[in-house]
Amino acid sequence: MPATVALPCMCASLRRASRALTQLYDDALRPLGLRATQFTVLQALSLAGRISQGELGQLLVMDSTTLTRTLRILNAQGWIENRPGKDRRERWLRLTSAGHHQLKRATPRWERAQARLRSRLGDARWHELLKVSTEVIGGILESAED
Amino acid sequence: MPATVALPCMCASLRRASRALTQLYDDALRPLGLRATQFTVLQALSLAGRISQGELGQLLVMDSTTLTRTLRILNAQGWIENRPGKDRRERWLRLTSAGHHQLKRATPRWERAQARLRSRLGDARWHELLKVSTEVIGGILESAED
DNA sequence: CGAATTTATATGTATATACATCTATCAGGG
DNA sequence: CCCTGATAGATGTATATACATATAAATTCG
Repeated sequence: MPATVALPCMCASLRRASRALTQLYDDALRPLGLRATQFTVLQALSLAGRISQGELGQLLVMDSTTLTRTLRILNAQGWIENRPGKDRRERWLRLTSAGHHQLKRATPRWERAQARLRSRLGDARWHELLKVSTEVIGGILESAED
Repeated sequence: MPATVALPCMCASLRRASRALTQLYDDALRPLGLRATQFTVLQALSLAGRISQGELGQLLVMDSTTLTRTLRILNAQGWIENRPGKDRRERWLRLTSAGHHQLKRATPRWERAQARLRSRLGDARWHELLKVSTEVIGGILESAED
């Protein structure tokens, strides 16, 4: 196994890490026909409850129009409900019971992937990475304000 | 600006961070018609010199067949040379002088993005994130061996 | 040496992702 | 109430990404 070489570019380094992570989680979820991204949306909806598409996009720092495509897939599987709100431009989302069920089925595999990675990294780096990967976003959104 | 909420899933958290980072770097490079990923390949080739497609894939933890598409774009711009090696299954890559020039043109913008982010994060977290985002990959490649 | 296997990349396909543009709807000012 | 401008998503398009499969070339083994 070749030692991973450091990259000078933070963007390149994070993108590379997220490709590697996605491999790990996709492998874990593949038997359920679920991609990491799709799992993330199900999990986010489970945590957030009813939420509009735009708010979900903000939560995930994902263009709301990107969500349109992923939500269509989840909707086709019957895992989410997607209906206009009082403001009829908005789409309000929530998990269906089939969606809850699918999330529940996937959770043990997700937990095993998390646990495996965490034990390889050690608790200190695990928490460090979780924290910094959240904090870095603040640094970017601030920049974008100017 | 909404405070960024923590996500329980490491994969989701890193993917989200890398979307945010990619925004920042794409914005910086947009005036040159260069995407962050494309810049990364140019920079990697500049650092690595002559390298095969497969080795570049390992370096970037990217499926070598994914590189086929990105390399085609860079090749169409005349930024890279791409020719079979002695082993004629392999493709050997290197920057052309136009590629070096494009990288040079892009570098100040990339440096400004790096500097802006680094000053927002602070040196400690900056180095932490660079280090951990490299180390995490080892943790994953080890897992994959089993 | 020649058949079987392995390897490097190309191609087809599906999803992930963002941006430009379009449409429908809403909010505000006359 | 209507016009104007702003906003939420939908759609078109281009790139990013991986996997399955195909192809060609190298390697191995009898």
